[in-house]
Amino acid sequence: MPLEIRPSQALRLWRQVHLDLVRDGDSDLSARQTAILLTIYLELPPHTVRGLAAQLGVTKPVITRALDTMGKLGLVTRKRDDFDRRNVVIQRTVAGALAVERLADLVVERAREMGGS
Amino acid sequence: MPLEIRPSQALRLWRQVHLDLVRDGDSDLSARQTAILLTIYLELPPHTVRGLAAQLGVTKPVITRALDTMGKLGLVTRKRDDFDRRNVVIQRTVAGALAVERLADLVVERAREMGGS
DNA sequence: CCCGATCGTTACGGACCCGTATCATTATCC
DNA sequence: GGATAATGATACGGGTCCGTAACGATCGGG
Repeated sequence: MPLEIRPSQALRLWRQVHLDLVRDGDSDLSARQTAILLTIYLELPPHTVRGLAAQLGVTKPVITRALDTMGKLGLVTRKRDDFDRRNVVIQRTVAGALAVERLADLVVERAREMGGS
Repeated sequence: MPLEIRPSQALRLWRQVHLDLVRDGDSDLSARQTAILLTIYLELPPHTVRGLAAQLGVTKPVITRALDTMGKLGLVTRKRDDFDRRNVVIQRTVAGALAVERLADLVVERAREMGGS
């Protein structure tokens, strides 16, 4: 049972959620940061810099910088892997889980308001 | 008939579309720019810098800079209002309409792939 | 006319991000 | 043990964006 949505609905939903995000201002995440954050919170751990870079098709410094920024915001944490100390394991945080949950509720709520057309 | 979508579906859709946008790379628009672009293409003209700034809850220079960037990408055009030459009317372009249409198709397609959960 | 109000733009200092290249640390394999 | 590979972080030069403040252009009322 696929999720049926019309192009005009998709656009209005996309616009409304982005408007909310901009107006709230708290989540100043770029498209890349959003993709990284949701990957961390939706895909099965463990997550590494290299793995995320491969999934997104970007270079490793992009991931490192994004983790710096999101770490400052308290959305993720880094921890060295004790079994292979070259690796860094990205971990979820309570604040990050809350932010993701709020985004989900925002999309669901705005979708509910999308009328017929 | 509202659009029914579950939180987990919303998150997976949000992640997948952002992944596509990042991987394609062509549309390097921030959340603000996306909101501006969709407002121009979904809401009734005419659009002015002041009006967009009010709708998004941001300052005017933000709109001016976003229009500069999107203008360079060919997504919008500016034209002085002949009746009140202080105003600038933001106009749509073929390239912009195509980009918006492609975003809509992307969301629709990814939504269709969102299975049950 | 001229003065105030309104419009969009620009200037400035600071912050962030990018891609490439390089680095320090750690593991692996002979 | 020493050479090699792999991982994540950092340096650098260039670009974009931000918020505040100021600016030139234009309208409108007295």
